[in-house]
Amino acid sequence: MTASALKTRSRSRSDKPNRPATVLKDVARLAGVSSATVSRALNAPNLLDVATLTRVQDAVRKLRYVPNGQARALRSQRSFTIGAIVPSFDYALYARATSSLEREIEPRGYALILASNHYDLKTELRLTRALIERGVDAFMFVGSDHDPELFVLLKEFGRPYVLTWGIDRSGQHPSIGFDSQAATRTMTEHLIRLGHREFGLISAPHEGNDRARERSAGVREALRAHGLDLKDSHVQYAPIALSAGTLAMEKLLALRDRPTAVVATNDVVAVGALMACRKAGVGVPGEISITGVDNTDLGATQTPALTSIQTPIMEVGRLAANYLTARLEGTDVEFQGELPFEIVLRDSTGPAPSAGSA
Amino acid sequence: MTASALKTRSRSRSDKPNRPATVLKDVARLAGVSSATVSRALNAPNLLDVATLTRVQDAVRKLRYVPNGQARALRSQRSFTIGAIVPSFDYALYARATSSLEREIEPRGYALILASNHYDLKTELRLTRALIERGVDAFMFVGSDHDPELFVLLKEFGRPYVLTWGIDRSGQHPSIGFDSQAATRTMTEHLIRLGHREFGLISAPHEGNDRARERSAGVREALRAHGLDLKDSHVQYAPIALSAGTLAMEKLLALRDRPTAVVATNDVVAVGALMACRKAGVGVPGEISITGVDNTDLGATQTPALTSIQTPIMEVGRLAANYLTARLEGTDVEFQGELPFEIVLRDSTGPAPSAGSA
DNA sequence: GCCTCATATGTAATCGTTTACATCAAGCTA
DNA sequence: TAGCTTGATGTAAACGATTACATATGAGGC
Repeated sequence: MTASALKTRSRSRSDKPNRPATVLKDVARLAGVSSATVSRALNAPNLLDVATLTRVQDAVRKLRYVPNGQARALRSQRSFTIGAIVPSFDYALYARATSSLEREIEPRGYALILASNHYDLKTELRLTRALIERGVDAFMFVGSDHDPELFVLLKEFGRPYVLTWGIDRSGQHPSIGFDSQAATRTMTEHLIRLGHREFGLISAPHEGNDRARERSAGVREALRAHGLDLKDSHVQYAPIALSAGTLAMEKLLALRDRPTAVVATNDVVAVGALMACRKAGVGVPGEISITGVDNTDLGATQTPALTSIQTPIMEVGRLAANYLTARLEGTDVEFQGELPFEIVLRDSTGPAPSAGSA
Repeated sequence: MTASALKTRSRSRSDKPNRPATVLKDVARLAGVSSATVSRALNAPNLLDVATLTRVQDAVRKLRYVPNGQARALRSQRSFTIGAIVPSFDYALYARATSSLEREIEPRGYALILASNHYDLKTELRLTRALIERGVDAFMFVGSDHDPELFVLLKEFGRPYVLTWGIDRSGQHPSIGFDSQAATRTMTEHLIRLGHREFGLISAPHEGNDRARERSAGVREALRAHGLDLKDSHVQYAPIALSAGTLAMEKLLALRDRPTAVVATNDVVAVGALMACRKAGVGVPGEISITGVDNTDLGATQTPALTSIQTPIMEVGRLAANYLTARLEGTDVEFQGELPFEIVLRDSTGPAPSAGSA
C-alpha cells in the first residue's frame, strides 16, 4: 500500500547567493539622480518632486531593482522583522496565534521570523540571541516563564517585546493574554456545582510552562474553596500528545477512589483521556466527566463532544502584533492586557453519578 | 462565564533599537588584536593560534559581544536564514512540516523566516520578494503551483529552493513529497473493491492548490479505470474547515442518487462530512463510507475513526532542510524526491450497502 | 531688491562586518 | 645560506544602503 521511488541529485559547488543584479546606484544612474534621491523615493516619496519620483520609479521597474535589506538595516538600525518564539508547533494553538500575528504584521511591511524553544528556557535564550544577531526588531514570547538573562538581553539591545497567553501580574513586562487560573477555576466550580467531589487533574508538565502551572492552580483553588481535596495520586502529568493523555487517564481509572471528574489543562490530553474511557468502556459523562482547555476542533468533534474553554488565541496574536508595531513606530499604544475566556459546555460533562450508588 | 479586565499602557516615543553596546572593534581592542583576527576567531577559529583564540574569546565573553548579522550578511552575502512560504497555518499540517524543517536547520545555525500566502500565488510572489530583500538564503515552497515569475526571481538572485508536498514531474524543480494522485487513487480503488459504485468527492478548492487537484484526479483516475462515473453534482468544493466539510456533505446527502462512498481530499473536511452524517442520522460506514487524507489526530479520534492516508509530512520538512542546507554549504546532496504514503484503514469505511436494497 | 524660508536635490560619511592582499617570522630544503 | 613554504596576523577596501549636512532655486514679505 505504499508508493515510492528514488530520485537523486547532486551538486558539487556551493550555491552562494548571487550579488543582486542591480543596486541603488544603478537606479540612480538610469534615472539621472543621486543615490540619496533614490533612497528617498523608496522611503519618503513625498519629499520628492512628482516628476522625479516617477522617473525613479520607472527606473526601479525597468531594472527590476530589489533593495538590499541588510545594507538598509545596517545603516538604519531597523530590519522590519519581528521574532516569535513559541514552545512548540506540534500543539496547533501556538501555530494559530503566530499565524494571526503574521497576518497582522505582513501588510505593515514586517516579516515574521520564527523559532520554537521546545519548552526549554535556555534554548529560548539562545534563540533570542541568534535573532537579535539577525537584527530582529521586536519579540513575541509565550508565557511568563523565562530565563532572567532574557530580559537583560532585550533591554541591552533595546528590543520591544510582549509576553503572550498569560498576564504578567508583576507589572514588569507588557503582556497580552487571559487568566489561565481563573479559567480552570471557573471550570472546576462548574463541576463542583454538578455534584462532583472526587477530582482528577491531567496537566502538561509544569517545568517552563506557566500556563500549565496556572491551570493546575486554578483547579486546586476551586477545590480548596469548597473544602475539597486533590490527592497526589489524582494528579497526572502528560506531555501534549493524545497517547500521553490516554496513559494518564488509564492511571486515574485504575485508582480505587477513582475521580468522577477529570480536568485536563488542554484539549489534546483531554481527548486522549476520552479515548482511554472509550477503550475501557467507562461512560462519559455518565461515570466520569472530562474537560479540556482551548476549545479546539479536536475536542469539539468528539463523541461525546468535549466541554472546554474558549481561549482568545487569535486575538492574542493580533494584539501582540499591534502592540509591537506601535512600539516600533513610536505611536501611542493602548492595549488590552487581559482578554476574556469562555466556558463552552458540551457533552463530556454532566452531573456526578449519584453518591448513594457506592 | 468570562473574566476580563482592562489594562492600558502608552508610550510616546519610538523604541528604535539601540545600537549594540559593543562592536567587533571593541573586542579587538580589548584582546589586543586586529579586527580581522576577531572575525577569524568567530568564523574560522582553526586559523588562529590557540592562545590568540582564547584571548579573543575571553574578550567576547567579557564584553557580552553579539555580532551584527546585517553587517555580516552585507559583506558575506549570506544571512543564514531560510524562508518557508506555506499556504496557511490554519491547517496544522503545514505548521508541522515547517516545524520539522526548523528543528533541522536551527542546530546548523540557520533561522527560519516564515510567511503564508493564503493560497494566493501573487501574494506568494510578493512575500518571496520581501524575503529576498531581507537576504533569505534559500526557500521552501509548498506544492507546484506558482507564479512563473517566482522562478525567474529565484534564479536571478541565485537562491536555492525546493518544492514540497508534491513531486515535480517536469523535472524543472527540485522537489520532495509524495504522489497525491496515487494516494487517492489507491484509496478509491480500495473502496471500489469494497463494492462501492456511487462516489462523492469533497475537495479543497483547486485554484492555486495542486495537491487538491491531484487528489481529485486520483479519484477520477481510479473510477475511470473501472468504468465508473463521477457526476458533477457529486463533486463539492470546500475550503479546509469543518463547517465547509459539513455543508458539502449535506449537499451530497440531499442528492437523489446519493453516494455510498465519499472521498475527501483532507481530514478536516472529511471530519466535517462525518459530522453531517452524524447530524442527519446517516450511518457511517453502514450507509456511507468516508475517507480523508493526512491521517491527523482529528480524524483518528472520531467515532467512527476515520480511514485516511498517512502522508510523510515530517519527513518532507526534514529532507527539505537537508537539501537546502547542503546546497548552501556546497556539499553533495542526494535526496529522495518521492516519499511513500500509506493507507490507514479505520472504521469509517466498509462494504457498500447491499445493492439489492435500493 | 534684499532677506528669509521652504522645497528639492546632491555630497559624502557612516553603519559593522568580511576578506583580498600584504607582511613577517620560523621552519625546511638543497 | 639563499630561497620557498607555511602559518599567524595586520591593513584597508569593500558590501549597499541611509542620512546629516550642504547647496540651489524660487516664492513671499516688506
